[in-house]
Amino acid sequence: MKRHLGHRLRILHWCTEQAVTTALAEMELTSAQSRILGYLALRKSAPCAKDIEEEFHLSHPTVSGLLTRLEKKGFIELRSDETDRRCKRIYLLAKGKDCNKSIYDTICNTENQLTAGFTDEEKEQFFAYLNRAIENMGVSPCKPKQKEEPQA
Amino acid sequence: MKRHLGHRLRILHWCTEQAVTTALAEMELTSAQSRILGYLALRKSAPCAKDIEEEFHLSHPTVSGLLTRLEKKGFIELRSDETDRRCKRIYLLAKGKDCNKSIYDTICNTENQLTAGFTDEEKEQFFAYLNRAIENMGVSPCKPKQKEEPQA
DNA sequence: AAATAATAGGTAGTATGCTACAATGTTGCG
DNA sequence: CGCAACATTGTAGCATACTACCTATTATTT
Repeated sequence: MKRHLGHRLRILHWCTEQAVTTALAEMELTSAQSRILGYLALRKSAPCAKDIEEEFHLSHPTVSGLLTRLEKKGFIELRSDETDRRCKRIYLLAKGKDCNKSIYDTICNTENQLTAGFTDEEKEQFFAYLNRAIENMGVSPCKPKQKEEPQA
Repeated sequence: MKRHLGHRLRILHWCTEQAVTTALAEMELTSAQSRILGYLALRKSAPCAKDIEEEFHLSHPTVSGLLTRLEKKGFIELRSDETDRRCKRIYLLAKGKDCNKSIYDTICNTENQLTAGFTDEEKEQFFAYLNRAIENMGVSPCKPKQKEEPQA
Protein backbone atom coordinates (compact mmCIF):
# COMPACT_ATOMS: atom_id res chain seq x y z
CA MET A 1 0.00 0.00 0.00
CA LYS A 2 1.23 3.49 -0.87
CA ARG A 3 0.21 7.01 0.02
CA HIS A 4 -0.36 5.90 3.57
CA LEU A 5 0.41 8.58 6.07
CA GLY A 6 1.06 11.55 3.81
CA HIS A 7 -2.29 11.13 2.11
CA ARG A 8 -4.07 10.87 5.46
CA LEU A 9 -2.28 13.83 6.93
CA ARG A 10 -3.15 15.96 3.95
CA ILE A 11 -6.82 15.08 4.07
CA LEU A 12 -7.12 15.39 7.82
CA HIS A 13 -5.40 18.73 7.84
CA TRP A 14 -7.70 19.92 5.10
CA CYS A 15 -10.81 18.70 6.95
CA THR A 16 -9.94 20.56 10.12
CA GLU A 17 -9.11 23.77 8.27
CA GLN A 18 -12.38 23.61 6.40
CA ALA A 19 -14.39 22.84 9.51
CA VAL A 20 -12.99 25.85 11.33
CA THR A 21 -13.30 28.17 8.35
CA THR A 22 -16.91 27.12 7.80
CA ALA A 23 -17.78 27.56 11.47
CA LEU A 24 -16.30 31.04 11.57
CA ALA A 25 -17.53 32.16 8.15
CA GLU A 26 -20.21 34.46 9.52
CA MET A 27 -17.66 36.55 11.36
CA GLU A 28 -15.58 36.67 8.20
CA LEU A 29 -12.64 34.84 9.67
CA THR A 30 -10.68 32.02 8.12
CA SER A 31 -8.97 29.24 9.99
CA ALA A 32 -5.53 30.80 9.60
CA GLN A 33 -6.74 34.24 10.65
CA SER A 34 -8.51 32.88 13.70
CA ARG A 35 -5.32 31.17 14.84
CA ILE A 36 -3.60 34.55 14.94
CA LEU A 37 -6.44 36.12 16.92
CA GLY A 38 -6.47 33.22 19.34
CA TYR A 39 -2.77 33.66 19.92
CA LEU A 40 -3.11 37.41 20.44
CA ALA A 41 -5.83 36.88 23.03
CA LEU A 42 -3.47 34.74 25.11
CA ARG A 43 -0.58 37.17 24.96
CA LYS A 44 -0.12 39.75 27.69
CA SER A 45 2.00 42.17 25.68
CA ALA A 46 1.55 43.00 22.01
CA PRO A 47 3.77 40.74 19.92
CA CYS A 48 5.37 41.62 16.62
CA ALA A 49 5.12 39.69 13.37
CA LYS A 50 8.32 37.83 14.10
CA ASP A 51 6.79 36.26 17.22
CA ILE A 52 3.94 34.90 15.15
CA GLU A 53 6.29 33.50 12.54
CA GLU A 54 8.09 31.55 15.23
CA GLU A 55 5.00 30.46 17.11
CA PHE A 56 3.38 28.99 14.03
CA HIS A 57 6.44 28.12 11.94
CA LEU A 58 5.34 30.42 9.13
CA SER A 59 7.38 32.55 6.75
CA HIS A 60 7.12 36.26 7.19
CA PRO A 61 5.37 37.02 3.88
CA THR A 62 2.65 34.59 5.00
CA VAL A 63 2.26 36.30 8.35
CA SER A 64 2.43 39.69 6.71
CA GLY A 65 -0.48 38.79 4.44
CA LEU A 66 -2.56 37.45 7.31
CA LEU A 67 -1.98 40.56 9.40
CA THR A 68 -2.81 42.86 6.49
CA ARG A 69 -6.14 41.13 5.97
CA LEU A 70 -6.92 41.13 9.70
CA GLU A 71 -6.12 44.82 9.92
CA LYS A 72 -8.19 45.65 6.85
CA LYS A 73 -11.17 43.92 8.47
CA GLY A 74 -10.67 45.79 11.73
CA PHE A 75 -9.72 42.89 14.03
CA ILE A 76 -6.25 44.21 14.85
CA GLU A 77 -4.15 47.32 14.65
CA LEU A 78 -0.47 47.54 13.74
CA ARG A 79 1.68 50.25 15.28
CA SER A 80 5.43 50.67 15.15
CA ASP A 81 7.23 50.12 18.41
CA GLU A 82 8.46 53.40 19.88
CA THR A 83 11.83 52.15 21.02
CA ASP A 84 12.58 49.76 18.17
CA ARG A 85 11.16 51.05 14.97
CA ARG A 86 11.92 47.85 13.11
CA CYS A 87 9.10 46.13 14.99
CA LYS A 88 5.42 46.56 14.32
CA ARG A 89 3.43 45.66 17.41
CA ILE A 90 0.14 43.89 16.89
CA TYR A 91 -2.78 45.11 19.00
CA LEU A 92 -6.03 43.19 19.28
CA LEU A 93 -8.97 45.58 18.80
CA ALA A 94 -12.40 45.22 20.37
CA LYS A 95 -13.77 43.47 17.29
CA GLY A 96 -10.96 40.96 17.58
CA LYS A 97 -11.52 40.39 21.28
CA ASP A 98 -15.21 39.79 20.71
CA CYS A 99 -14.43 36.82 18.49
CA ASN A 100 -12.27 35.07 21.03
CA LYS A 101 -14.91 32.91 22.65
CA SER A 102 -16.27 31.78 19.29
CA ILE A 103 -12.80 30.93 18.09
CA TYR A 104 -11.99 28.99 21.23
CA ASP A 105 -15.26 27.07 21.07
CA THR A 106 -14.78 26.31 17.40
CA ILE A 107 -11.31 24.91 17.95
CA CYS A 108 -12.53 22.78 20.85
CA ASN A 109 -15.53 21.54 18.88
CA THR A 110 -13.36 20.61 15.94
CA GLU A 111 -10.88 18.73 18.11
CA ASN A 112 -13.74 16.93 19.83
CA GLN A 113 -15.23 15.95 16.51
CA LEU A 114 -11.83 14.77 15.32
CA THR A 115 -11.43 12.46 18.30
CA ALA A 116 -15.05 11.44 18.72
CA GLY A 117 -15.15 7.89 20.04
CA PHE A 118 -11.55 8.04 21.26
CA THR A 119 -10.90 7.13 24.87
CA ASP A 120 -8.74 9.53 26.85
CA GLU A 121 -5.88 7.10 26.54
CA GLU A 122 -6.29 6.92 22.77
CA LYS A 123 -6.31 10.70 22.54
CA GLU A 124 -3.06 10.81 24.47
CA GLN A 125 -1.50 8.21 22.23
CA PHE A 126 -2.62 9.93 19.05
CA PHE A 127 -1.21 13.20 20.31
CA ALA A 128 2.05 11.52 21.29
CA TYR A 129 2.39 9.88 17.87
CA LEU A 130 1.92 13.23 16.17
CA ASN A 131 4.59 14.79 18.37
CA ARG A 132 7.00 11.97 17.72
CA ALA A 133 6.43 12.24 13.98
CA ILE A 134 6.97 16.00 14.03
CA GLU A 135 10.19 15.57 15.92
CA ASN A 136 11.28 12.89 13.47
CA MET A 137 10.89 15.50 10.74
CA GLY A 138 13.30 17.77 12.57
CA VAL A 139 10.87 20.36 13.91
CA SER A 140 9.97 21.04 17.48
CA PRO A 141 6.16 20.91 17.77
CA CYS A 142 6.15 23.80 20.25
CA LYS A 143 9.17 26.01 19.78
CA PRO A 144 10.66 27.45 16.62
CA LYS A 145 13.40 25.64 14.82
CA GLN A 146 16.76 26.83 16.13
CA LYS A 147 19.50 27.87 13.85
CA GLU A 148 22.28 25.37 14.06
CA GLU A 149 25.47 26.60 15.66
CA PRO A 150 28.44 25.58 13.57
CA GLN A 151 30.68 23.39 15.70
CA ALA A 152 33.81 25.53 15.98
CA MET B 1 -3.78 23.17 26.68
CA LYS B 2 -5.04 24.53 23.39
CA ARG B 3 -4.06 24.11 19.78
CA HIS B 4 -3.44 20.47 20.36
CA LEU B 5 -4.22 18.38 17.36
CA GLY B 6 -4.95 21.01 14.74
CA HIS B 7 -1.60 22.66 15.32
CA ARG B 8 0.20 19.33 15.13
CA LEU B 9 -1.62 18.25 12.01
CA ARG B 10 -0.82 21.50 10.28
CA ILE B 11 2.87 21.31 11.09
CA LEU B 12 3.22 17.64 10.29
CA HIS B 13 1.44 18.04 6.99
CA TRP B 14 3.68 20.98 6.17
CA CYS B 15 6.85 19.01 7.07
CA THR B 16 5.98 16.12 4.80
CA GLU B 17 5.10 18.38 1.88
CA GLN B 18 8.36 20.27 2.27
CA ALA B 19 10.41 17.11 2.59
CA VAL B 20 8.99 15.71 -0.64
CA THR B 21 9.23 19.00 -2.52
CA THR B 22 12.84 19.43 -1.45
CA ALA B 23 13.76 15.88 -2.38
CA LEU B 24 12.24 16.25 -5.85
CA ALA B 25 13.41 19.81 -6.49
CA GLU B 26 16.08 18.82 -8.97
CA MET B 27 13.54 17.23 -11.29
CA GLU B 28 11.41 20.36 -10.93
CA LEU B 29 8.52 18.59 -9.28
CA THR B 30 6.58 19.70 -6.26
CA SER B 31 4.91 17.44 -3.77
CA ALA B 32 1.45 17.99 -5.23
CA GLN B 33 2.65 17.45 -8.78
CA SER B 34 4.47 14.27 -7.86
CA ARG B 35 1.31 12.84 -6.31
CA ILE B 36 -0.44 13.23 -9.64
CA LEU B 37 2.41 11.52 -11.50
CA GLY B 38 2.49 8.72 -8.96
CA TYR B 39 -1.20 8.14 -9.46
CA LEU B 40 -0.87 8.18 -13.26
CA ALA B 41 1.89 5.57 -13.12
CA LEU B 42 -0.42 3.17 -11.29
CA ARG B 43 -3.34 3.62 -13.66
CA LYS B 44 -3.80 1.27 -16.58
CA SER B 45 -5.97 3.57 -18.67
CA ALA B 46 -5.59 7.32 -18.98
CA PRO B 47 -7.80 9.05 -16.41
CA CYS B 48 -9.47 12.41 -16.83
CA ALA B 49 -9.25 15.35 -14.44
CA LYS B 50 -12.43 14.31 -12.70
CA ASP B 51 -10.84 11.03 -11.60
CA ILE B 52 -8.00 12.91 -9.96
CA GLU B 53 -10.36 15.26 -8.17
CA GLU B 54 -12.10 12.29 -6.62
CA GLU B 55 -8.97 10.33 -5.83
CA PHE B 56 -7.38 13.20 -3.95
CA HIS B 57 -10.45 15.11 -2.75
CA LEU B 58 -9.40 18.21 -4.65
CA SER B 59 -11.48 20.84 -6.40
CA HIS B 60 -11.29 20.93 -10.15
CA PRO B 61 -9.58 24.33 -10.44
CA THR B 62 -6.82 22.95 -8.23
CA VAL B 63 -6.41 19.87 -10.41
CA SER B 64 -6.64 21.97 -13.53
CA GLY B 65 -3.75 24.13 -12.37
CA LEU B 66 -1.62 21.14 -11.44
CA LEU B 67 -2.21 19.50 -14.81
CA THR B 68 -1.45 22.72 -16.68
CA ARG B 69 1.89 23.04 -14.93
CA LEU B 70 2.73 19.36 -15.46
CA GLU B 71 1.89 19.66 -19.14
CA LYS B 72 3.90 22.85 -19.55
CA LYS B 73 6.93 21.06 -18.11
CA GLY B 74 6.45 18.07 -20.40
CA PHE B 75 5.57 15.38 -17.84
CA ILE B 76 2.11 14.69 -19.21
CA GLU B 77 -0.03 15.31 -22.25
CA LEU B 78 -3.71 16.18 -22.29
CA ARG B 79 -5.85 14.99 -25.19
CA SER B 80 -9.59 15.15 -25.57
CA ASP B 81 -11.38 11.81 -25.44
CA GLU B 82 -12.59 10.80 -28.88
CA THR B 83 -15.96 9.50 -27.76
CA ASP B 84 -16.70 12.01 -25.00
CA ARG B 85 -15.25 15.35 -25.85
CA ARG B 86 -16.02 16.75 -22.42
CA CYS B 87 -13.19 14.65 -21.02
CA LYS B 88 -9.55 15.40 -21.39
CA ARG B 89 -7.54 12.22 -20.94
CA ILE B 90 -4.25 12.54 -19.13
CA TYR B 91 -1.32 10.65 -20.66
CA LEU B 92 1.96 10.16 -18.85
CA LEU B 93 4.85 11.02 -21.17
CA ALA B 94 8.33 9.48 -21.07
CA LYS B 95 9.65 12.30 -18.91
CA GLY B 96 6.87 11.62 -16.43
CA LYS B 97 7.49 7.89 -16.41
CA ASP B 98 11.18 8.42 -15.77
CA CYS B 99 10.39 10.18 -12.51
CA ASN B 100 8.30 7.39 -11.14
CA LYS B 101 10.96 5.54 -9.22
CA SER B 102 12.31 8.70 -7.64
CA ILE B 103 8.81 9.72 -6.59
CA TYR B 104 8.06 6.33 -5.11
CA ASP B 105 11.36 6.26 -3.23
CA THR B 106 10.85 9.79 -1.95
CA ILE B 107 7.41 8.99 -0.60
CA CYS B 108 8.70 5.85 1.07
CA ASN B 109 11.67 7.66 2.55
CA THR B 110 9.48 10.41 3.91
CA GLU B 111 7.07 7.97 5.50
CA ASN B 112 9.96 6.06 7.00
CA GLN B 113 11.44 9.23 8.43
CA LEU B 114 8.05 10.20 9.82
CA THR B 115 7.70 6.93 11.68
CA ALA B 116 11.34 6.43 12.59
CA GLY B 117 11.52 4.63 15.91
CA PHE B 118 7.93 3.41 15.67
CA THR B 119 7.34 -0.30 16.08
CA ASP B 120 5.16 -1.97 13.46
CA GLU B 121 2.36 -2.02 15.94
CA GLU B 122 2.71 1.68 16.63
CA LYS B 123 2.67 2.44 12.92
CA GLU B 124 -0.55 0.49 12.57
CA GLN B 125 -2.11 2.33 15.48
CA PHE B 126 -1.06 5.73 14.20
CA PHE B 127 -2.50 4.91 10.82
CA ALA B 128 -5.71 3.66 12.38
CA TYR B 129 -6.09 6.81 14.48
CA LEU B 130 -5.67 8.96 11.39
CA ASN B 131 -8.33 6.97 9.58
CA ARG B 132 -10.73 7.19 12.50
CA ALA B 133 -10.21 10.94 12.72
CA ILE B 134 -10.79 11.38 8.99
CA GLU B 135 -13.98 9.38 9.21
CA ASN B 136 -15.07 11.45 12.19
CA MET B 137 -14.75 14.51 9.99
CA GLY B 138 -17.16 12.98 7.49
CA VAL B 139 -14.76 12.02 4.73
CA SER B 140 -13.79 8.60 3.55
CA PRO B 141 -9.99 8.35 3.60
CA CYS B 142 -9.94 6.24 0.45
CA LYS B 143 -12.93 6.92 -1.70
CA PRO B 144 -14.45 10.22 -2.71
CA LYS B 145 -17.23 11.72 -0.68
CA GLN B 146 -20.52 10.42 -2.03
CA LYS B 147 -23.44 12.68 -2.67
CA GLU B 148 -26.08 11.92 -0.12
CA GLU B 149 -29.16 10.31 -1.52
CA PRO B 150 -32.24 11.96 -0.14
CA GLN B 151 -34.27 9.33 1.70
CA ALA B 152 -37.42 9.16 -0.43
C1' DA C 1 32.78 57.04 15.06
C1' DA C 2 32.44 54.16 11.06
C1' DA C 3 31.91 49.84 9.03
C1' DT C 4 29.76 45.54 9.50
C1' DA C 5 26.33 42.08 11.46
C1' DA C 6 22.06 40.95 12.56
C1' DT C 7 17.13 41.75 12.83
C1' DA C 8 12.45 43.17 11.28
C1' DG C 9 9.67 44.06 7.81
C1' DG C 10 8.21 44.87 2.65
C1' DT C 11 7.58 43.33 -2.22
C1' DA C 12 7.57 40.31 -6.35
C1' DG C 13 6.60 36.11 -8.16
C1' DT C 14 4.96 31.36 -7.83
C1' DA C 15 2.27 27.12 -6.19
C1' DT C 16 -1.66 25.07 -4.21
C1' DG C 17 -5.98 25.23 -2.40
C1' DC C 18 -10.88 27.18 -2.43
C1' DT C 19 -15.82 29.11 -4.26
C1' DA C 20 -18.61 30.82 -7.81
C1' DC C 21 -19.83 31.32 -12.28
C1' DA C 22 -19.52 30.30 -17.38
C1' DA C 23 -19.02 27.39 -21.44
C1' DT C 24 -19.41 23.25 -23.73
C1' DG C 25 -20.58 18.43 -24.56
C1' DT C 26 -23.74 14.35 -23.45
C1' DT C 27 -27.87 12.21 -22.18
C1' DG C 28 -32.57 11.49 -21.53
C1' DC C 29 -37.38 12.53 -21.75
C1' DG C 30 -41.53 14.22 -23.75
C1' DC D 1 -36.10 16.00 -32.64
C1' DG D 2 -35.43 19.47 -29.20
C1' DC D 3 -34.95 21.07 -24.70
C1' DA D 4 -33.71 20.31 -20.02
C1' DA D 5 -30.74 18.23 -16.91
C1' DC D 6 -26.28 16.54 -15.97
C1' DA D 7 -21.26 16.14 -16.48
C1' DT D 8 -16.78 17.98 -17.51
C1' DT D 9 -13.79 21.48 -18.10
C1' DG D 10 -12.50 26.55 -18.10
C1' DT D 11 -11.88 31.13 -15.89
C1' DA D 12 -11.90 34.85 -12.30
C1' DG D 13 -10.79 36.09 -7.93
C1' DC D 14 -9.28 35.10 -3.39
C1' DA D 15 -6.50 33.01 0.81
C1' DT D 16 -2.53 30.86 2.36
C1' DA D 17 1.89 29.19 1.82
C1' DC D 18 6.72 29.46 -0.06
C1' DT D 19 11.61 31.54 -1.81
C1' DA D 20 14.34 35.28 -3.05
C1' DC D 21 15.57 39.76 -2.87
C1' DC D 22 15.35 44.58 -0.95
C1' DT D 23 15.03 48.35 2.70
C1' DA D 24 15.31 50.17 7.24
C1' DT D 25 16.77 49.99 11.86
C1' DT D 26 19.56 48.27 15.59
C1' DA D 27 23.58 46.08 17.55
C1' DT D 28 28.34 44.88 17.35
C1' DT D 29 33.02 45.22 16.17
C1' DT D 30 37.01 47.47 14.93
